[in-house]
Amino acid sequence: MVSEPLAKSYEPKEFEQRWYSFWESRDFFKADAASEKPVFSIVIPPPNVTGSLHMGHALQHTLHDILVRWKRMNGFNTLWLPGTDHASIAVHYVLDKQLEEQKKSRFDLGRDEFMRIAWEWKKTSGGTILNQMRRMGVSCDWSRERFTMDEGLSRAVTEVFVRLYEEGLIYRGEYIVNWCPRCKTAISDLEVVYKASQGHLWHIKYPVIGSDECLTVATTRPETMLGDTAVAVHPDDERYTHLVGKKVLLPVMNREIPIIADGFVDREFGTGVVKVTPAHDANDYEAGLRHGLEKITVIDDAGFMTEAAGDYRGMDRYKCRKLLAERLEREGFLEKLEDYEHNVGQCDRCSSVVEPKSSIQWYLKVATLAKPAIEAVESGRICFVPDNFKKRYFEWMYNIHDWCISRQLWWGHRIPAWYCDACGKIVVARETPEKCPTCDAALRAETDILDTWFSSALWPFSTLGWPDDTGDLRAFYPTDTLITGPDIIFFWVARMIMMGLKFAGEIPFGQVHINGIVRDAHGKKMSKTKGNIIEPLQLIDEYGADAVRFTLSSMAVPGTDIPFSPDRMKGYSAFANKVWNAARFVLMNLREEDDAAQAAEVEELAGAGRGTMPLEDIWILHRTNRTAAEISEALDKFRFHEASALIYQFIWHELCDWHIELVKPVLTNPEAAREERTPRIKVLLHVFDCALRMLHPFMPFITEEIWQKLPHRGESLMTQPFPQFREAFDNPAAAGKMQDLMELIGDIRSLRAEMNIDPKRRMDACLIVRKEDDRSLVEQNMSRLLTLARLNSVDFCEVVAGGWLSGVSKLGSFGIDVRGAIDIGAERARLEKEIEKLKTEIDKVLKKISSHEFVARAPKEIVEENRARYEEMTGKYNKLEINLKRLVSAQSQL
RNA sequence: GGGCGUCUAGCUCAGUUGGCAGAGCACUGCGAUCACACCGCAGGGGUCACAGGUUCAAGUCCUGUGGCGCCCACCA
Repeated sequence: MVSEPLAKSYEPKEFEQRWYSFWESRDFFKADAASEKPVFSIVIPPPNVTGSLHMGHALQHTLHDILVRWKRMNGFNTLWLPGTDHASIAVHYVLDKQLEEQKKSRFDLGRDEFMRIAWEWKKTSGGTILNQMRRMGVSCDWSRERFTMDEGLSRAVTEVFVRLYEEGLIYRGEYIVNWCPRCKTAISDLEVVYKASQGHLWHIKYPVIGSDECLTVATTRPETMLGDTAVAVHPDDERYTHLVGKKVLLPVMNREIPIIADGFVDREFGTGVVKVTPAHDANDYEAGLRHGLEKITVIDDAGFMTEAAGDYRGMDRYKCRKLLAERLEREGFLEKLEDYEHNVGQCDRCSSVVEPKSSIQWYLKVATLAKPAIEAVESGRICFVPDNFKKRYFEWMYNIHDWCISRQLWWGHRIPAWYCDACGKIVVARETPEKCPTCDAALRAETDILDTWFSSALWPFSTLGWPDDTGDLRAFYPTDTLITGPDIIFFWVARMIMMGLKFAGEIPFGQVHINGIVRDAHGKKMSKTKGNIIEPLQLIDEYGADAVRFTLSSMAVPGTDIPFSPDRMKGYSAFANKVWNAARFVLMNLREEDDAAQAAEVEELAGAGRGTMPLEDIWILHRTNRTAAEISEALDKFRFHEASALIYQFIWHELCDWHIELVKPVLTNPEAAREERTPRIKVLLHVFDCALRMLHPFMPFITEEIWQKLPHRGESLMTQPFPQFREAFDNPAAAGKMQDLMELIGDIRSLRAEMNIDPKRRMDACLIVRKEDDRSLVEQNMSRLLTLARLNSVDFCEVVAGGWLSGVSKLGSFGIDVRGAIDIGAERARLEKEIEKLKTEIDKVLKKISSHEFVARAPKEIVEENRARYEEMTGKYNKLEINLKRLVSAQSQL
């Protein structure tokens, strides 16, 4: 059969979308819970519904898809489950901004109206990122798409919450939380990012009552002094022991507050005296509990001063700081003001400065859950790639703190708790209770929702139907591999392990592959302010998804960041073009009689017909076979960059540069006899088919487009088996001979190029072979040698004729007849340079092998290897010397 | 303050048990008859951050120094 030829130029836009629809419509991405095949399952790290595709996603989706497609081709029942995360705080942030434009806040709308808008918004723009993923070619099972606020997943959230509460692992209490005054919610420790910032240290004098002494405290947040209810010193600090128990007069507020002694004070820092503000500092809060101090909240939920702040009520916290500091100075309470660099906590989402604030929140005692999660990694049931990320995991897990899980937001899972205002009972239940179980009074529902990461923690099993015992859960849990970024090891990975072990009874995944962060070409983090953001969709428009995928995968060294360079991008786009054109060559040279059956016959051919098969065919079959094994090995270890380099190197520099060039004379010759041509095209078709299969996980679109034009059986390349290593194709001896031949061709080409011989000029050559075997090797492959080295003839001889250019290759010395037109000076310089280079190499090896210690202590193979190398190099050296001598004598005869 | 990582060609980076220093891009020379100029052939380019040590042998292992990056904690 003869297919439609491929378009003259590679235009990925012409076919990428078409093949995606084809695969999707044929259900090729769909997993089968009832299948007998071995299972490979992955759940996607669900992107935020608010999101649009960025380079980080592009990287992760590429790596996921490579693994999934590869496993699918290896006969696995493969599930890649897609979906999105409701991302409560992120959605709030986006909607808040929209409301701000209308000069409104969510509180103006009310909860119900806000939720209506949020759902509406999710419906219209929540699918954006999923469609962008499709453009990348991801082979997700869309029939199993999930959203964290789906009915089923919400049920899982409630179930988990209720069980944890019943076990006493979830509790409600008043503590200091990180409060974001812009988002107007508590956030967890993880959501606070500390930034070094240049601030001040105010030293403020608090007069001791009944004494003319003053205690000086140092603070970075003077406005909180309005809420001070004590000052503290260390119990053993002799400077102050006489004052403990006395009182100071709090400046401005003119409130008498006690001087207490507490071990939490660091004597070395500042004056050794600390102001204590239990409502606005975690340490002070604890001290307050120990000493029975009052909590006075002076900053409200929005970051404004409260009634309790006296003259400063209603004022923004920073304005208050400024005015208060001025007043302290004016009134003589400010001892000094220092510049001071310290870390300021900011809200992860909106970068507002976080305010530590006392409030009642829901907490999860994570330490209990952490134990088995630590054990799972320690025992190796879960491994990290690269391995050292588990250190980071352990460090966090060993020092884990209770997790504040409640948020004062609306978009998310509402905490399933109800309060009885009559008797104080708290009811936590799966279904809405009608009335208070103890006093029959009406109940008031909790308004707080859960931290988004609470539902994300359940993702690997909630998406498969838990808490029901579903076929999907049985078939696909635990999942195999998690691929994600280093930034969410604590947020997500650690919590999934804890929840998976606790509720699904098993680890959620076996391996955690941590990928790097995609940066700009110079290793700088991409950011809007720097203006160095690269949009993956733009790249796809320009270069096609395949080239983008290949670029990312070729740079994906486990655990290291990726400096994304447009140059590399162009390079891999050129690779796609190369593949395209190689395919065009194959297709152009097909004949009617070439059909799908032929490719399949190659295996017999390789086994039985090896004797008659041309060397380059044996070689390329050997190399194809080895490459397949090496790619599999690399992918097995998540070495995507290595796998990419292998297929790239194979296709470009072995298949295209050598094999196709070697078979070209036969295939392009219309006169070629059928019996000569047919075996060659069989091998080429087979090898090309293998190459497409090996490349498919990396570049799914172009490989499918090409494969469909080649003679084939089956519906789609993506459902074909990945090439496996076959003993029958392995032939290192023959491959070695081919390498020698290639080296000879290379050496002749080098010599010609160096001596500026017109590439078009065909010349006569001679060869002094090392041994008889080599002679027959060259004889049998004479036509290839003549073509690729651009020669007329090669004679076997004893010496290179005078006036010929001479060189040395592994197979022996050779000469090229330049008809006396040799530039003796240039040739002499060349030889001398080569000899010089070789000599330093020889000296190095000689030194090694003549060392007694080396011979005595190094392994035999290494010693032998070096001796052999020495032999080879000295052989070559001697030949070059002879050539040089002859040249010199020829020169002197002139 | 504690911990982790990194330093290799002009640039960006590979280099997995120690055993001949690599890739891509960039650069130089040559090459326009049909697979591909998004190409081919050939070539130049290295004190593997620095200083010690272990070893027959170190880019690779150990110790220290320095630059850069990240994580955790956070004392006002």
